[in-house]
Amino acid sequence: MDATGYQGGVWLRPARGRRDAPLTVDRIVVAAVALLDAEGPARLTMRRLAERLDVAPPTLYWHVKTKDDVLDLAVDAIFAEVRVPDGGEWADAVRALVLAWRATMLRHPWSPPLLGRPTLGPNVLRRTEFLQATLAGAGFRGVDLAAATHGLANFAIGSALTQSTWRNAAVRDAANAHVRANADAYPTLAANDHLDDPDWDALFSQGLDRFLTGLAGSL
Amino acid sequence: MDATGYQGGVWLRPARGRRDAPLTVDRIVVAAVALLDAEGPARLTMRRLAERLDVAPPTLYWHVKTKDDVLDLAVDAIFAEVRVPDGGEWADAVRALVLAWRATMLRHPWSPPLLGRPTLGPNVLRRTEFLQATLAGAGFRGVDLAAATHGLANFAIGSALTQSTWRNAAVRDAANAHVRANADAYPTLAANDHLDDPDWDALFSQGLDRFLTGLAGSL
DNA sequence: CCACCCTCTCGAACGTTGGTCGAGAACCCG
DNA sequence: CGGGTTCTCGACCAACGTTCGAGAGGGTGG
Repeated sequence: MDATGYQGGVWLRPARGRRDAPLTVDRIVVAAVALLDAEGPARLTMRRLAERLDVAPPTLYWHVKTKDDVLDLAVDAIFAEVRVPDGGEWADAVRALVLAWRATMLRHPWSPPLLGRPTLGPNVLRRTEFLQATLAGAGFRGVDLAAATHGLANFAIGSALTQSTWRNAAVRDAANAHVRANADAYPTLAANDHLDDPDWDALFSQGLDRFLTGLAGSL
Repeated sequence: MDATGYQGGVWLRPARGRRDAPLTVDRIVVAAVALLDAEGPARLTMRRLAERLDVAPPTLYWHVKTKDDVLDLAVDAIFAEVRVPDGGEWADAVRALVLAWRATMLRHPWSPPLLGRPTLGPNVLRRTEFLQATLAGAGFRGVDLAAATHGLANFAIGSALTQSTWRNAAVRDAANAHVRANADAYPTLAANDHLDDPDWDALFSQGLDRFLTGLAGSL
């Protein structure tokens, strides 16, 4: 007998064991990305993920070692969206890659903070390889090559990280109200509407151009 | 009677109520920063924090609303370390501020990922105000001003975020081994020792100079 | 056709976490 | 000395990541 209520007996209990569509790591990662996109990182729990896959929570642990593994896989998965340019002038190729890279992060705003963990997935590495190879083809060597590669990546990551925060209108409004209320302490920020819904894409594009110009000049 | 063991009775039980050194938000934040520095963000729990302050866990919640509040306060607290330059050429002042900003983040490697949440503390705002005011004084206006301010901040944040990951020797060695093992897929990365303990400070400094040069040229 | 093994799934449970509630101790003021 | 405010804590809660061992299902060799 069951003290917690009638469960339906053998007749209504769902079948155990194998399913028609077997669970795979890929299906887990796809579901995780969907969940992160829809509800944000705080709501991604192994239980909710299992629920979404119509599976009991412990089942996930046969395919995946820890929750962190799921996060790492999810981060790499989204970078498959970044189109790798082919051919063209080196500056144009770099520009296109960095813009696409940033756009993908903004499409999945939970991703930038996760770049604080090592990212060694095939999608990330392939695009990093392309970036460095393109710069090397343009003539960069040694420290200059490393500085250019890291600089471009860091610029995009930093931009995506801050923008994904301030893009939220409620957050932005509260911030602007606070700055304006303390206009005596922050006169320049208040006068220039520092955060007042700027055209983030244009700002990034402009900054990227400056960076690329600086790089080209140092060749 | 107590089934879990003798607790000491009234005689040995520690005194309740007020303490000599009363708990304050400041003391909580200082302890949180110390804990984060010493053991990393994963080990920062309200219980450990309370233990470090010699206080019962629920007590913290009278001074602070949530754990996220503690994190936000901790982030702002460390930026008090960033010295605000006074006087001098605008480019030198900006350079000094951005370098100090990045150095502080690297001294507290748990901080860059937390910048994914709104940062509106007085220390952060004051330094952002200084940066923007200095650039405005140099002649930047409108979109150019916004692009310069955000670009510099984003560059520093991105650099700190990625570097705080790859600075760990074990992580870096594993990453390099993996890249070299797949040298056919990542020939350029493998050939250039992409992550092989470069001089991160020099790389950042060089990138910052390029950026500042580009900015100066656009005035 | 059966016995076996490997692959995959899950019920039950553990220890820990962030957070709430209400009782009460200590202090301040009248 | 009495009453209200400020501060502290014991007991407790739901939810989390994760483990363990029991099994169900299909494939293979005898």
